[in-house]
Amino acid sequence: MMALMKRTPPSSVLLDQQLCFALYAASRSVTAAYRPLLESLGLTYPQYLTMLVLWEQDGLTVRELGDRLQLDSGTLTPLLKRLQQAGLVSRQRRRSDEREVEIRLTAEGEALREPAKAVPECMAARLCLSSEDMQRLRDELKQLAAQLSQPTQV
Amino acid sequence: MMALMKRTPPSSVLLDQQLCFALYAASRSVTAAYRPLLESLGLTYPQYLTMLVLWEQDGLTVRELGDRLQLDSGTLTPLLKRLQQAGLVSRQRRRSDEREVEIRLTAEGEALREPAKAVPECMAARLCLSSEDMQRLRDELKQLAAQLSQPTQV
DNA sequence: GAAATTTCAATTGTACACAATTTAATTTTG
DNA sequence: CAAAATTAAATTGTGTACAATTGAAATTTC
Repeated sequence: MMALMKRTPPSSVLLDQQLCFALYAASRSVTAAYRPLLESLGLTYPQYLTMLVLWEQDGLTVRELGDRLQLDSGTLTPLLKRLQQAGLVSRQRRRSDEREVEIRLTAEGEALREPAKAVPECMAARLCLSSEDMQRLRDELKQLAAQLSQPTQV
Repeated sequence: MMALMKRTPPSSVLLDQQLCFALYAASRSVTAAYRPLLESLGLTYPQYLTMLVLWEQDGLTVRELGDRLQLDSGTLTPLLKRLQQAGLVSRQRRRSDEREVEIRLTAEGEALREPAKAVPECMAARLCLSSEDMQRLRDELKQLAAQLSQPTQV
């Protein structure tokens, strides 16, 4: 009798209880919220993040960009080719080390910086979070990622 | 003179200051941390989330699964075909409504539930977060996603 | 109750992610 | 300094995501 009764699964295995799912869903939600804003700039979300890095520091190599964004060349190479196609960046082998490819903003890529400033402002307004709450949440997420990049204990 | 000086960009545009990037990076970090655990089960991360839903409630339609996971048929149909290929689920049109496709766990899919229980336990240990902190972070992320799904004010 | 609308899943096409391999260039070592 | 090892980017292949369209089935509406 008991063996046939349907029991509620332990809360540790319920989707809604999972931090991992909340994180996965929230991340896609945020990306989706950026999409209409970025569409007017002609950028996808990972392309926008890449441009953020370049607006901060131009002339990085693919590897340096990958370090900042935590993405490898398998992701970045095609993404950067599309940004080049769109006329926003140039890709050029370094003469000092021919293995490296330097990514530089074009005038057009540089010009996109101004209209892009509206994006974080618009998103901040939509999130309805105080600046402090946003910082705290951001730091908790950074801490979480840092924890996972630690080599496994035991 | 001043016009040529390189200034530090306003903090609102620095990658490291962005909540959106922290969320994007943390989400990929967590997925990466799950990968080796799920590999032994023969599942990818989205496949694992799908199985979590089915272990909780079997016999859902593609749409119902999509509601729970916030994924559309464009993502789920190929994912479910792979789970079927792996022998973990069956896909069958409902006689009551031929538009709907019912997803059911096979015996093999059901059997995976037990070894899968170790996964959240193992991850919880790696995160080094108290149960309370995990719940709080999870709820903040849910709140954030909910906020973004609101229609834009103003 | 037939036409218009809606719903559901599948399909098509684009763009990430990421593991694994390849190729070329540089650095290290014996 | 030549062979071995390392490094950087690109390539290949698999698996999501998601917009847009398609096709079939069910529902609504006139």
